Amino acid sequence: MPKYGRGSCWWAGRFRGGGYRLTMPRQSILEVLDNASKHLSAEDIYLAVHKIYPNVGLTTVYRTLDLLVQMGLVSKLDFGDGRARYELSESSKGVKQHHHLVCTGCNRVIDYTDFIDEEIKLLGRIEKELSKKFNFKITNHLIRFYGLCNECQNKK
Amino acid sequence: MPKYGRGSCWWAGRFRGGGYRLTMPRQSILEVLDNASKHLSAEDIYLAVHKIYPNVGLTTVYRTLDLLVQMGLVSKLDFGDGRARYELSESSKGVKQHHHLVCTGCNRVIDYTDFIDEEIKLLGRIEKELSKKFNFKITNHLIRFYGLCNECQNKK
DNA sequence: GTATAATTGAAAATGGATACCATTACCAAT
DNA sequence: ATTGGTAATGGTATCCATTTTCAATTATAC
Ligand SMILES: [Mn+2]
Ligand SMILES: [Mn+2]
Ligand SMILES: [Zn+2]
Ligand SMILES: [Zn+2]
Repeated sequence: MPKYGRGSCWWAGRFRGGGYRLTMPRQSILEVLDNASKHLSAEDIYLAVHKIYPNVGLTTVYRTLDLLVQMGLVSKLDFGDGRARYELSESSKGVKQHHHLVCTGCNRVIDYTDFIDEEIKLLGRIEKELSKKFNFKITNHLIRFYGLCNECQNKK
Repeated sequence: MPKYGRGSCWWAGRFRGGGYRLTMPRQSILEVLDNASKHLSAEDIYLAVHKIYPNVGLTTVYRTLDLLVQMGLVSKLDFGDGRARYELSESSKGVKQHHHLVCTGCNRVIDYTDFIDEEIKLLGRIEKELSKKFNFKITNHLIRFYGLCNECQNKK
């Protein structure tokens, strides 16, 4: 009998389609990400998975995250606090596209969706122009704001 | 007599004004940055300084870079290749403001100045709105493109 | 000069991420 | 059911950029 039951989630097809196995560690890592409201680090995910499946290793978490990023299901983010963070990519969930506001005081991260359309539109124009000018095949872009959140302004 | 002559460069005043000493390691690190055409890592800078002053340590390079960033003379950049990179900040030199195009194949980085005005204009509007909405004091922003450079497209 | 605090550099420590490798799980074909 | 090939796993060791520590040196104020 198979040790890992294959769930019937929206991502199951992506796995079989890609020739990957939807194992229990992978399944549970995706579930953690699916339920997350914050931007989780690999260790965050490891700890969460570990509560339910104590025999899942940190290495597997890293490897699975790499795979998920490569599959396009997950976005890897670096907010500058020394550890990578992960979230389900926008195309994955019906999640609205968003960008980030990062507090340099406490590392809090706020998702925002305002102006996204305008941002995307400008980025698209720039992309086209730069691709031509530098013969550069642009695959990705990044807009982000840094500053101090409400609480960190009043601190000190 | 002072061991370190204090240069009469444009940055000398910034040091005395801030209550910092313009020592030889600091002076030479700034000179390396001033002459750099690329985005240098701490080790790059260490090696360059080391050729002329072999007794300057890597620790001091890191510490000085932190100081320079804090003083606003230098920008610290993270292009995702596992090491921080540094450049004189735009306000420091008469350097035109620019953003970056990063090749995920070879880590080459291209400065571009196209559309900067439009970018800044949009960013300004967004900043104002987000500051209000989230009561977030925005101090900094980031626009960047990732992709494959000319050579990396033709490779493989 | 002497006092005082800032600055330095070598070595050790840190910590996130990765490499390694023996073991296990899965699956298709006997 | 058994087998053999391949994918996946998990613990450990390792990597490597950056920080910390601390004693020694240096710059500035007195
Ligand atoms: Mn987000
Ligand atoms: Mn640049
Ligand atoms: Zn904050
Ligand atoms: Zn390239």
